[in-house]
Amino acid sequence: MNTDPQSPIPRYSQIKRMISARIQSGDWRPGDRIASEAELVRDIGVSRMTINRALRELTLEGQLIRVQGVGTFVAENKAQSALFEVKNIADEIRARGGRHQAKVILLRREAAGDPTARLLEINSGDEVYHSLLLHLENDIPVQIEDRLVVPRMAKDYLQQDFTRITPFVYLTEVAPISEAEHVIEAVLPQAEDRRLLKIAAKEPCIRLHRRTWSDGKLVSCVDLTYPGSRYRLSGRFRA
Amino acid sequence: MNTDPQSPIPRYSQIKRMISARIQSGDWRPGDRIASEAELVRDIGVSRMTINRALRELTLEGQLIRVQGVGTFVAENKAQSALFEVKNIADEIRARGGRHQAKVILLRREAAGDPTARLLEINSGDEVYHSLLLHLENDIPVQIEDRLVVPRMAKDYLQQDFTRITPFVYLTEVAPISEAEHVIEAVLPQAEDRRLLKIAAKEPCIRLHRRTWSDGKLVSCVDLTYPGSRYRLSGRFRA
DNA sequence: CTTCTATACATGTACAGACAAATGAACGGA
DNA sequence: TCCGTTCATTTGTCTGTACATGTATAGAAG
Repeated sequence: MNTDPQSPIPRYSQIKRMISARIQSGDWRPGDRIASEAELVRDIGVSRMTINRALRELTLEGQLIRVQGVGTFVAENKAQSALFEVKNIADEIRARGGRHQAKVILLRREAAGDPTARLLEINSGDEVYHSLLLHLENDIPVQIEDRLVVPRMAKDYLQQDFTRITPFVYLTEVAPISEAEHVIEAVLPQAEDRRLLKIAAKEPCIRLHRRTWSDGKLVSCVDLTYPGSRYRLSGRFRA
Repeated sequence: MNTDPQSPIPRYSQIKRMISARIQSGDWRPGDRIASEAELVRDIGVSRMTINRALRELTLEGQLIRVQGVGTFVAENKAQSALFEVKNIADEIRARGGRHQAKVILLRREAAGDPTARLLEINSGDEVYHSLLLHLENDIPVQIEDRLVVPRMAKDYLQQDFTRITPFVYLTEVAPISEAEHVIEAVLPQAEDRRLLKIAAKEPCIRLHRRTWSDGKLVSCVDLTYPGSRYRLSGRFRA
């Protein structure tokens, strides 16, 4: 275990990363019990308070579950479907027994215009990846996914087959989400969106604008447009 | 400072609440510098690690900003409507410098119909309290609040003056929120809602349904309708 | 076989002390 | 004046210890 006291990175942070890496890699699986604080103290050679802080923060971040008197366990992967968590529409549809299908309308590289550059926190003119997908549930359109991706965070984005793996799933694999920003608004869709979603001119839509970060770096910016008559966003949480 | 060692509530948590309360009440304003760790240690009489944990967690929660070598400051208010926390619209408006006003359109007891009873998890025919308010920001309508309340959770609901205290504030006082459920949809408002919000027929609105629980018991069910052109819901969180 | 109890173990919190790192202000010299 | 040094202050981290609290289990008691 590399927890060099001279390193500028605090030890508790190094321990967090080491545990997080084991979980991300699949080395430690959801439900597994990990070593106790006392064992980690012995193995790593730091004080228990340092171990405790690392484990406590990982618990706050949802990666671990701790039970007093029992031990520390790898948390189950969040079974999404909550508004307040970043979710994958394919899983949601399957969860309610539907058949998910995605059509790739557009998938290409572009040069960032000025507003796009500001949004993605890059320089104007830099290359960005752009995808436009239509998601269907039992052949009925339910979501337009219009996404911009920062190339350096997902180099092989354009080579993916998004009829098989959703952009969300691919991106979380190559750049796990550490932070997200959401904005929701109600809009009347433009002609192109109306055509894709097969809805009437006056039907209001929900537009969810989401930006996601991985390890402090912006990864992707996406607009999700839902037909108001066929879709709701919902979520439940504890205060 | 009441940090009785016998209390079941941890001291660091009590300290968090005390600081948080000072901020919420406006006693300490955004940008203010608060007492240093050393001063708090002296005033409260706990160890510095305990103070440090309280301040560190409040910083993670976004209430404080800490600068090494300088001090600890009250964070600026987020100038947006927080989607992922249950908040009070009056505070939101005041936080961005606006003037809040509420008009009570309706306030009465009713007998629960069948759908209402299911929603509130009570028996059909049971009494419910019903309020309908219009919230204005600088005299411009920004939200219709249509609320049902379970009487046994807030007995004096009908006696409140909701031009002075919002239903949200009153309810959180008598029944603190332990859990909340949200559903968001886009709708075209009915004539009555259009009249209240002073909007055109084709303007889409965001409707937020929220049910709140206190200590496992359902307290209230509310529909919040926002004019799409004037309002967005937004939020940011860490994964 | 069931139930209670003692025990070991794991996490949760709290403390006192120590050093590191960043900042800002006071001070002194060119 | 301008620049670098020194110093006090403040937060950031780490250690070692102590006790509290929750859980599971083995063994005793019934």
